[in-house]
Amino acid sequence: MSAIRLLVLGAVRQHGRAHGYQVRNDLEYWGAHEWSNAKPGSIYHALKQMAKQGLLLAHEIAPSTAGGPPRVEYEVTEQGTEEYLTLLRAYLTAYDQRPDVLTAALGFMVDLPREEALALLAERVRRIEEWRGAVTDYYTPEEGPGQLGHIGEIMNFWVHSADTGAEWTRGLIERVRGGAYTFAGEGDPFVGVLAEGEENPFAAGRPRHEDDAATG
Amino acid sequence: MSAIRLLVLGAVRQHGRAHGYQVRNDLEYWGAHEWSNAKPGSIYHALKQMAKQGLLLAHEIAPSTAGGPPRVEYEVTEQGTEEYLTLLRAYLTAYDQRPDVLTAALGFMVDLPREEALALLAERVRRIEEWRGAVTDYYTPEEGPGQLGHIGEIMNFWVHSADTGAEWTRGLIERVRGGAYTFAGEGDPFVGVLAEGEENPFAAGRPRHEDDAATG
DNA sequence: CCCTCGCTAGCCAAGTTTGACTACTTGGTC
DNA sequence: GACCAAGTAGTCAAACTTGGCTAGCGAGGG
Repeated sequence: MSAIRLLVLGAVRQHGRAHGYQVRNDLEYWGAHEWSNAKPGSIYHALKQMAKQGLLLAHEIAPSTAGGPPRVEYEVTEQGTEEYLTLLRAYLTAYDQRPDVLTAALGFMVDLPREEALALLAERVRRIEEWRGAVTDYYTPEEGPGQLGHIGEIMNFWVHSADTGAEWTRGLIERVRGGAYTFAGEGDPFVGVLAEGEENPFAAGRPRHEDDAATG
Repeated sequence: MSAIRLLVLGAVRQHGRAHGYQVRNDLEYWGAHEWSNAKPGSIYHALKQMAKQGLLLAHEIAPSTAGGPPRVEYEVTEQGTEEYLTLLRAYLTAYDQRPDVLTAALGFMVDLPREEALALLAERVRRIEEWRGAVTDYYTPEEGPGQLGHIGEIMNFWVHSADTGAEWTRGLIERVRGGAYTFAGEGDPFVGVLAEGEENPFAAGRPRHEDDAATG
C-alpha cells in the first residue's frame, strides 16, 4: 500500500528502541518527507496502529528530557520483524508505479542477504516485463496503434516507464552482483541514523519540489 | 494532489451532463481504476464535494431508468471549468512522480490549444531539469559520491527517473509539434466516452497488475 | 406465480492522511 | 525577572480513500 509502515518499522529497528520524534527525525534525515507521505500525523498514526496490532511494543515513558508531552518508546516485536521483512521483500519486487514504495525498500535492502536481494530484483524485472507484455498485447488490437488518438500516448508513457524501470533495475543488479554495498552477514552495515544529539545536516534548505496545483 | 478531481471533471464535461454511474463507467472505460484511485467511493465523494464547492451543479433526477436508487445528474459550472483547466495545466507541468496525475492530464491535453500544450510540456521539461540539478547539487557534496553507501542508489533511482521522464516528454513535444492529434479549435475532437447503451470493450479481463504486498 | 440471480446505482462506516495546533522546556537578552 | 524565539513531542479535526453493503428491478426456472 503505502511506504509508511516499512519506513517506520525500519527506523525503529535501526534504533532498537525509539520514540515518535526520533522516527520522525530519522525520516526527515533520509529526506522521506520529500518523496513519501512521511508526515508527523502519518508517523504517529502508524506507530499507534502497529502497536495495537502487535508489531511494535509500546513502553510508557516519563516526561521527556527536553520539553513537550511525555514520550512513548517503541520496540519492534518478533512479529514486527516478520512484517518488516515481508514488506521489504514485497516492495522490492512490486512494480506498482509508486516510486516511494521502491525508494523505501532500496533504503533497507541491505538488511537481506545479497543473494536474496539479487533474486528479488530479478523477480522485479520479470514482473515488469510480464506487465509490459500484458498491456501491449491488450492495447494493440488488430486495427493497429493510432486508433486511439492521443489516448495512445497514455499507453506509450506507461510502457516507456516500464522499460526504463526495468533497465534501471538491471543496472542495480549488476552493481550488487559486482560486490557493491554491505549486505546482511557481510560485516558492519551502513546505518543512516542520527546519534542522540547529532545535528541533522539535511534539516532545512533541502531541494524542494513544488507541486503547485492551484485549487481555487 | 490526486488525479480524481481532474478525471471526474473531465468525464462530466465530455458528457455535458452526467450521473455518477456514467462517470464511473467512463473512467473504467479509460482503464482509470488500473492506474489511479478512481474507485466508486472516491468518484461519488468527489462529485458531492465538488458540487458543494460550486464546481458542479447537481440536478435531482427521478428514479433511474434501470434499477437502483434515484440518480443525480451533474453539470460543470463555469467555476468548475476554470478549475478543470487550472488542474489540467498544473498536472501537465508538475513533476511530482505521480504517474496517475500525468496520465490523467495526458487524457485531456487536447482540450487546450496546441501551442499552449507545447508550452506547458516545455515547462515540464524545464522543471524536471531544475529539480534534477537541485538534487544532484545537494546530494553530491565535496567527499564525492559513494559516501552514502547503498543510500546513494536512492538518488540514483530518482535521477534516472527524472532523466527518462524528461526524455519521454521531449518525444511527446516532438510528436505534438509534428502535427499529431487534434487539439482545441482544430476540428472534431477525439472523444472517449461510451454512448448510452454502448458496450464497454474493456469492462473485464483487462491486464491487471497485482500489487500483492502481503500484510500478515 | 414465486423465488433467486445478477445487474444497476449509489451509500456508508472504517481506516488513513493531512496540516495546523497545543503544551512544555531551554536559552538568550533586555 | 520577564519575555521571546526556537526546539521538542505529540494531538486533533477535517478531508479523503477504501471496499464491502444496500436496494430496486427484470429475467428465467420450477
